[in-house]
Amino acid sequence: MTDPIQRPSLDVSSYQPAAGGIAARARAAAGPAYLSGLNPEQRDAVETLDGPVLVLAGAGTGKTRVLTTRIAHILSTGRARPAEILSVTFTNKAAREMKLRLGQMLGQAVEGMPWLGTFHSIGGRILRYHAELVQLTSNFTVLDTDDQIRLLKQLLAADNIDDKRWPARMLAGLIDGWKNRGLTPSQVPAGEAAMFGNGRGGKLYAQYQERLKILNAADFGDLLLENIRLFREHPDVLRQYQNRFKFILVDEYQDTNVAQYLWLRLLSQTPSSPSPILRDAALRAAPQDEGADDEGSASTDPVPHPEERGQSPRVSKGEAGTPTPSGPPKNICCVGDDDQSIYGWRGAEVDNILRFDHDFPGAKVIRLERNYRSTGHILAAASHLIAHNEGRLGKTLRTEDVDGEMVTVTGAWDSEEEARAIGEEIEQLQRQGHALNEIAILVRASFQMREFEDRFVTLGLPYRVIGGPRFYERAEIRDALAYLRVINSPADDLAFERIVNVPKRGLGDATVQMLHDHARKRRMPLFEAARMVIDTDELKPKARSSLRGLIENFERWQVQRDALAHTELAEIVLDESGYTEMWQKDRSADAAGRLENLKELVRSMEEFENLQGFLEHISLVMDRDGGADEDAVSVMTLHSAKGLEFETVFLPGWEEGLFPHQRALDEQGRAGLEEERRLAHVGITRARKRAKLYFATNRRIHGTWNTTIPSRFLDELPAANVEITESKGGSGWGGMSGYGPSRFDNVESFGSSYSTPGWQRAQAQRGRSGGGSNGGRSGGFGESGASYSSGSARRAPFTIEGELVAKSTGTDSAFSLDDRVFHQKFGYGHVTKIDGNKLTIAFDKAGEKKVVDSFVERV
DNA sequence: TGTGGAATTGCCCTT
DNA sequence: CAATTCCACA
Repeated sequence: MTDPIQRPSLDVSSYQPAAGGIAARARAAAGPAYLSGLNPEQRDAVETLDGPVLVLAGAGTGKTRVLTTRIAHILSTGRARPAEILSVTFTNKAAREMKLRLGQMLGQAVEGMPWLGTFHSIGGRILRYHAELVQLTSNFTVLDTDDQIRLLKQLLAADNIDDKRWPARMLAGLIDGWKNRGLTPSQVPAGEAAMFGNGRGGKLYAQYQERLKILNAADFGDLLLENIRLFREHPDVLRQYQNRFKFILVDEYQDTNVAQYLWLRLLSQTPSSPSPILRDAALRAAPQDEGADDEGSASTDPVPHPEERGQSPRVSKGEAGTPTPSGPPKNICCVGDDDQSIYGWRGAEVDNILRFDHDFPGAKVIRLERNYRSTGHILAAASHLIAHNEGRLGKTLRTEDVDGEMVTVTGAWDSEEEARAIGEEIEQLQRQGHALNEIAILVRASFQMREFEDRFVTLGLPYRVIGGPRFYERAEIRDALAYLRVINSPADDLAFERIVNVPKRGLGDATVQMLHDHARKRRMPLFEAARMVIDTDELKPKARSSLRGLIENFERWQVQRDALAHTELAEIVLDESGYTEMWQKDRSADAAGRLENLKELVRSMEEFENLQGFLEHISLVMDRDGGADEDAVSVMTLHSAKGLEFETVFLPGWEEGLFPHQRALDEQGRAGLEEERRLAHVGITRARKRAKLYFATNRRIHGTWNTTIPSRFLDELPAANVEITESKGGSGWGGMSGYGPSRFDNVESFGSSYSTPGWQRAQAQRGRSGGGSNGGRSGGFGESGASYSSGSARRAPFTIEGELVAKSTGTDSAFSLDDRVFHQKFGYGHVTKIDGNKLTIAFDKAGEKKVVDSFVERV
């Protein structure tokens, strides 16, 4: 395949408005200020307000800019008021970004964009307005995965299903999948429903939904699915929203799943269409339907299954299923890039974007192919890589930027050296004056992040982990929230159960079991049951008085709730419940951090009006935006990097089995591989100036060391744009520690091709040292006789002492030997060695580590 | 009922 | 190698 990259550096037609053609210039001159600086395609996407529009926006082509400018355009032309525009994104981050940019564009006038948000937050909001119609009340709780699992465990236990053989996690996964596909319990195909628990899967799903209603709770999937049900069962409500939203904008359309698609479809019908039933029929039209509305609908299967949608060559133009029987087509604008579809495993249907013009007849398709982000080499590498995928809509990204630095590929001995090498490169960039904010490390799997954290702590290099363990998922936060949830909604059994015995109150399993029985018998919440039980003698005196104390606490708090500010209430609750005390007494390493988190929680409550408002949002706002101000390296997964860009991007872990991930390959086959490849494409295109790829020869998986092969994606990069470099961090390997020469010693002899002896030899060495796992990829390497000396599977006992000495400041440390110290991450320990500002500390739990002194405090 | 140690299992990506 | 769960015992 030919190089898909063209770099029309001579084609100056429109990159800069000033150099544009006469017509373009005239328009630019005529239009309002916010339109200037757009290229013709972008401008087209902004100005085409009527009818459906699909914008295929490759990486770095100004997608967000188009979306926000389009909103600005709608508003300033008076076509709609802010509250009449529905604008959905996937992440809160994206929503926030749009609000920010819109604010900059329009002045301060963004206050009134109530319907700009994520699918889930908007779905949740609509659901709260009409909660009674779906058997909830407006203060319903949004359950997270943990609550979900616990609930399912209870159901499994009640049904005597062995949760060894049928784990609750698995059922949660199945239910999630069904909800992603828009399937209510009765719509799940019989075959699938039978897959779990000897045919009881479907029944369990139904039971689960019932329990949710009793608990006045919804899970994440419900925020959309129940919304769809609401719209289906109450056409008048639907019509209300159809009327309200004059314009719909969707970001990252390639990532929409079936439920989201259905939701959008419902909202994008014009309200004047005939009957709700017909509309529904149109909606569900599968290719064979030929317009016949089987509205009597044996209702087994009202929703087209994604499988069907995927396989059949569905687009026989003008066939049935076209929406909008009457009235003008809705003004819906979807923006996406099929090459950045990386959420297939979560139920996203690339198909949605591939068949947009079928769903929305007469759709105008606009391609944005001018990349304003990356240099020539980076774009060429990314494009060449993604060209290995089949079934793309096919875009050709172009840049007018210079070639810049080549993409680099670096091998490291193991993941630790990989981290060390990257750390070194970062420090070098830092010395050259590059901002750390412009540097990111993008990993495939989150467990890779630890290695970098450890290394950066040692170096004293500021970093921030983005999207790591979520703030609200931490045990202490969930505990604190559970207390507040019980106060807010005493029927929240899950929350109550979570904290009855936290901190320990002598209310163990036996007591809880008893409460459960009681509650079930009288069909009342646990809290109610507890209140009753303390007046009987069914409990031992000790447990009884303990439980009474708890209940009385809650009753008091419930009263105080109305009298006090919610932040104050939270402090009182954490204090009086003994929860804070519990952690204060705890001497383990992370106790201090947990207390800090609790403070942070209370602090974050200030932004909300009241307790109810806070609880509503906390479950949806997943990302904490921790101090983005200070200059720090960003560490995150490839998935959460989508939509971001950095000057320099490090991409470690390009090894078979990790990237592409083995499980993606096993479970999804070729589709999985292609999704992984898109992920690789996303990774490379995050970089503006430097993309640096790494692979390690040895990696620890599951605690055991494995020898790995470089990723096939490395082979798929265009040789002309890639440079193979030597690992710089390695005081360890290379000449120094008995491994013989580095594979990359002789870089020049490589020429620029991977088929050179050097490269093959490198591969061979790796393939040979046959650890366990590599499931043999095609061939070529491996057997040919590499002739390296032995012992390559063993790690050298090298140290990094020299490096540290060389860097240490030589100034006296504020610490002395044997000082007792505390470290945020590693906990307590004592100083065993001092070297300038670098300390060696023997931690009680974490073992011996080298740490910069500013990271610890004396205790 | 609470505790500590043994056993076990999972490390993909997330709204 | 983790964090989590299980299990025997106080």
